[in-house]
Amino acid sequence: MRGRYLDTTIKDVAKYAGVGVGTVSRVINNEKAVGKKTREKVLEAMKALNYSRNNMAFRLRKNETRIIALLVPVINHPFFAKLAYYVEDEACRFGYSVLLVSSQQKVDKEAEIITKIKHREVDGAVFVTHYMHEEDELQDCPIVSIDRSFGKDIPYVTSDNYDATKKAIRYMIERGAERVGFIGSKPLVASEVLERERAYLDVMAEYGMPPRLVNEVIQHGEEAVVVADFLEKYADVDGVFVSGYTISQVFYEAALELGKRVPEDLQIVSYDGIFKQWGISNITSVEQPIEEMARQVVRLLIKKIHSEETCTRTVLKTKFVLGATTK
Amino acid sequence: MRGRYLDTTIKDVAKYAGVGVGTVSRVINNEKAVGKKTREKVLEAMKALNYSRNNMAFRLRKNETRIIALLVPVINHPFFAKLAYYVEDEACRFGYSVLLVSSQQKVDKEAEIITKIKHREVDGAVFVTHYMHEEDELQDCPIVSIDRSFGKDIPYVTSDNYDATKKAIRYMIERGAERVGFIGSKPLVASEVLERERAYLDVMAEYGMPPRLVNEVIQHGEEAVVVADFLEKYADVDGVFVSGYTISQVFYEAALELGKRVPEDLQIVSYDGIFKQWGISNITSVEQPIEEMARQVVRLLIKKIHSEETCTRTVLKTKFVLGATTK
DNA sequence: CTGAAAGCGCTTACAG
DNA sequence: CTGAAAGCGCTTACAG
Repeated sequence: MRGRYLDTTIKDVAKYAGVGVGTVSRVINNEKAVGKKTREKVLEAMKALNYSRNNMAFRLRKNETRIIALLVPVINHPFFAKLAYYVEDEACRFGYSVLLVSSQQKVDKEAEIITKIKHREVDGAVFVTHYMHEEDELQDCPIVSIDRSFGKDIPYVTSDNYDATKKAIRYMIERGAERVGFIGSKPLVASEVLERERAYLDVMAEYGMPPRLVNEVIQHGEEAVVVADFLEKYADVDGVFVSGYTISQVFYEAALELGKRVPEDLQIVSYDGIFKQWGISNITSVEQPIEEMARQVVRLLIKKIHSEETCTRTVLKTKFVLGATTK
Repeated sequence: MRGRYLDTTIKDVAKYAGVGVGTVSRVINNEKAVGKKTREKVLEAMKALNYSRNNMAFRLRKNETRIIALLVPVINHPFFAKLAYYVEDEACRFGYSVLLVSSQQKVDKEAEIITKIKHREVDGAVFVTHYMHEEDELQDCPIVSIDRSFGKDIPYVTSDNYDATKKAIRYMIERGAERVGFIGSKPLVASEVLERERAYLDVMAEYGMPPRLVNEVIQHGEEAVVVADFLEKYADVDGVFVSGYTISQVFYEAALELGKRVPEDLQIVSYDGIFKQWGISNITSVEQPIEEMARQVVRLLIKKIHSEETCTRTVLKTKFVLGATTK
């Protein structure tokens, strides 16, 4: 490969080896039905001419890109970065590459992915965002998702949001919390994440406790304001469940700055607050099995791409991990 | 797009509109030389048949994938995640997509990227890894890099490692540090990162201080051991410069666990230790202009892809950011 | 086992 | 302004 326009093609190899292009193709693809002698000649020619197959042509012929798109709200966040890591790893095992797209702020990036599928730039996509409303466009596109139930035949994997949240809140109550709050970053669309709020309200009802709830659609960067509002409105909370990747850390720091002693005055449990390796504080958390979610979602997608049957909803078990923010 | 084999093609559109395929192509590509009447007919047909261009064919014809690969050691790390974010953003502006590859542990992933270039799966690549030795294969491939000087005509962007390190170390000395150490994760290949060690040694010589230096090739996951060794070997240090994305946090925590008071007993400065938004502790740091590095490297790559001239070395200025680990 | 030919879906001179 | 044809680099029946 010298200039990108001087690559040697299958034709060059055929001529050099004195065979037909079909034969060269067969050698490249390791088909058995090629004479030993011929094969050697071709291999020699390939080496001599430093041939590499042009996969654009290959893919056009095969009608597959062997690329999947991964759409995350932001890649610059521990949860999504970790997810991306395992998605790439799993995709690789199946011979797929991963096109990374951070939808950050820009809603139209979601539509862009659909376009990429229709234009045959990728074979399918993993959606980990919470923006898009109109689901019509997704029709028949190989798409899978995390936490989001589209209601169509779009499979998704999620974690046991309801049960895990219930358990976490009960845990705080058992350790003395009496005024338990919930603060969350609410997804824009139907999502299993909403189960957390439901679980919270159910536990409150069960214990006859009045809810202290803020669950809003939070713009990126607005976390601090929402947290401050919450802590002002419900200044008396002594236990809080924090839902949402981006706010648990913000919440924790805000509480400390207000002079709250954690966990003595205030217990905190978050959904996905622990990213030890990134140095994030040691918050008691419901930990999602990110690796497993990633691998499952990729496998689902590949099945979809090949038009195989898939189950639409996969629920994975979380782990309750004790940190320093509960008694 | 119903089944992936039933897409409507340019031919279908041409037939439907009663024109030639060339004309359809011209409409798609918005060429002016098409009659108003004809254009309308074609557009109508496209809409009626729900046509989307097959970009595999388009790209084969144009001989460009409009994809660049980004090779990072791990995506699951603040520095690389942030870099990836801006790389994607910048690439997008130029109409390119980003294929994400985490080379994590596996050295051969680097070679894989070269293969992808030769096989025309991507137009070029950004290398942010420190593994590969043999540079022969890179010949004539559109590749750019961060921090790495290949010695060939492979452009790279880096930061002012030498000056920034000198400044940081002097800063600690001016504030009373007398036994200054250096711990680093040494790159496997020629890299500007090595300038940090050189700067450290120069300052030590300048002040007549004996060096306390550990600069090793650290396997992922081995950070803790190396740090422990360092702190045992040089138990008397009262100022340490930490070089390497992954060890600053580990070092800081280890020091605290040993009962060191920071910064009273021990001052710490790291190269890239601050990732506030990820909750990483507030270490005094030399902060690299990650966004700018990302954007520059992408622009360099695109120039290379188009065989334009580029300067081989771009040095960007760091910022010295005070945290809580210096006096 | 092997070659010649058609075709994947597009673009682009070439005539008209 | 427009159509017919060649070609991008491959694969794959189809004959032999």
